[in-house]
Amino acid sequence: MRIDYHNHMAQRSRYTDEILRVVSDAGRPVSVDEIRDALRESGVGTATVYRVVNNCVEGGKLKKVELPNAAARFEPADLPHHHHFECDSCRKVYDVPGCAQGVADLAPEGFEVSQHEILLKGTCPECQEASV
Amino acid sequence: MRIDYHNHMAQRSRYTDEILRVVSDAGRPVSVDEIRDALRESGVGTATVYRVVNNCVEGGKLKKVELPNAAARFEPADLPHHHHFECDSCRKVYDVPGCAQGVADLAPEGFEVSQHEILLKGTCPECQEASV
DNA sequence: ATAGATGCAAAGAGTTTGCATAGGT
DNA sequence: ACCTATGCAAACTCTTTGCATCTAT
Repeated sequence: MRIDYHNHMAQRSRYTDEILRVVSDAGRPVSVDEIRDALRESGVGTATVYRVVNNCVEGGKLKKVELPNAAARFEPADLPHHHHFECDSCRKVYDVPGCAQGVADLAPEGFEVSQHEILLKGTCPECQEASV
Repeated sequence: MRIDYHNHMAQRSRYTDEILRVVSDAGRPVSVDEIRDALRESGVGTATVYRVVNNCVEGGKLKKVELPNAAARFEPADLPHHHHFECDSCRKVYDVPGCAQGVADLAPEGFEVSQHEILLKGTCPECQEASV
């Protein structure tokens, strides 16, 4: 009786715990590069970080935040529904709590909406400070 | 003065008019591949289509629609503010008229919002039909 | 002859994957 | 010994760019 037949690497990487901790501690969605940077002393390879985070997404521990023209970010899967802000200056992505009203209702008749994304862009507080 | 050897094309490509016509006629944002397909008889190269559409974006004739994990689409620049729907099945992108209320106000204190994007995902009418 | 537009191929960024090997049990 | 996670490099997609050539003055 094999329950996790296709879920090969599930929970088995030696890096999983530390990667989950990095993502959780970041307080904002982080990229594979940021994760790898945080773990640089371990010597972990990029491909492994990709494999681990993808595995965690499949396993319901992480959520992938996909953005136009930018590396995907990863965040804990258990956060309540929210959206994101991408800083045009430092490219960091921040959480935006809440949601706008009637978003899904925007779709014209006949379109079946299964999910929606709202992405705000502009300048984060730090980069506003830096430019003064 | 910055020297800008290549990719001038401040002038006009022999393909510009036809490309603008294809984008306009499509009625939805179209990708470079779709444009090239529509012009396949002309033998135009991919790089040239990219150069022409980028030029049109700079010239204010087209607007680039950037999506996560998908080729950019291009639409006429003079459309009123609207958003987009991406079909999970056929990957085509459709216009969604209007906007949700209070979108920019979602940002936490201190974040300066310059623009926002709303992307709906789901199944377009055609693909719903096809799956019945 | 000159300016610049075009096609092709290479490069680049982000991500996945094939393969040989390292490592844990 | 076995099984699989790992690192490296190759592959893949989308896009840009270097360069030689072609086109229209």
